[in-house]
Amino acid sequence: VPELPEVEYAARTLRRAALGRRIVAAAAPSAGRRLFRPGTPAAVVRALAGARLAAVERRGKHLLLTLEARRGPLGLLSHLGMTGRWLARDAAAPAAPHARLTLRLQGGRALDYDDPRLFGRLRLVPGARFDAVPELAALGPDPLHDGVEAAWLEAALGRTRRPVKVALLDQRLLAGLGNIHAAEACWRARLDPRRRADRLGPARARALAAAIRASLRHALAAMEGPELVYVEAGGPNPFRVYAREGERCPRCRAAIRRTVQAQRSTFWCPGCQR
DNA sequence: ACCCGTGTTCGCTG
DNA sequence: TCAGCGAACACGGG
Repeated sequence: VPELPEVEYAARTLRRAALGRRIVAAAAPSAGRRLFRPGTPAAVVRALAGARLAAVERRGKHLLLTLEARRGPLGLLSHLGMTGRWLARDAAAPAAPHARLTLRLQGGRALDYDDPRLFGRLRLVPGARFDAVPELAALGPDPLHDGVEAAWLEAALGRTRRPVKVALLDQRLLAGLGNIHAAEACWRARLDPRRRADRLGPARARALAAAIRASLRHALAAMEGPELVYVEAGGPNPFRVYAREGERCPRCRAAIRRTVQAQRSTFWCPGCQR
């Protein structure tokens, strides 16, 4: 579920359902083996009960929740991994099938953190001191909050010899792109994803910076307005090249190809991406 | 059964 | 020293 747009969606879900509300009860439904992974303290459950959600922030693919607990401010850092989702429901409705954490809210609503594959993470941050969390400090700029400037991007990519699409997945470089939007951005920039990151040149860097913004903005646009529209895996494919191997490129009609880079599928058009 | 997967971390290698 | 690579994590869907 998780690239920048989906995490932004989760942030909005959390704000709409729970901002300013108190958590009446917290539980980790442990049906069968659906438990927290090692390293994730069940203490999360205890710490959250009674706290009030004061702020929800997104940095790259991380969600930063600030709570007012009895003992003062408390942070909850949430990363959705591959299949994590925050879902809001009526407290009386059944919990999500793979709910790892359920928060019952003041006012009759509830939140589920649902994650079948358990690649996601939940961590308490004492005092909500997010500045002291190393993995957050290591993140590159967030394309949505901080923008992506062409000259900066060219310089940043110039520090690695990896293929440009692989470099775009590096969260230390830029925080928020994942396998879909890295590929989509390359397509929008007419850029061969296999091109070495340090061999872009200013024109391609400029095109790529604009393409990153466009790709994310396009995905985010679906979430504007009163209805949050969620891009479901299994639903219609809203992307230009992602998961479209063999289909025709919407720009030049050549057949889209799939190649593997860094153990991930890359979809691209050999006709118009150079 | 087999393959694939919107992510990250860890350990090895050259 | 360190960039880069591949395995591993765990489960569901086609």
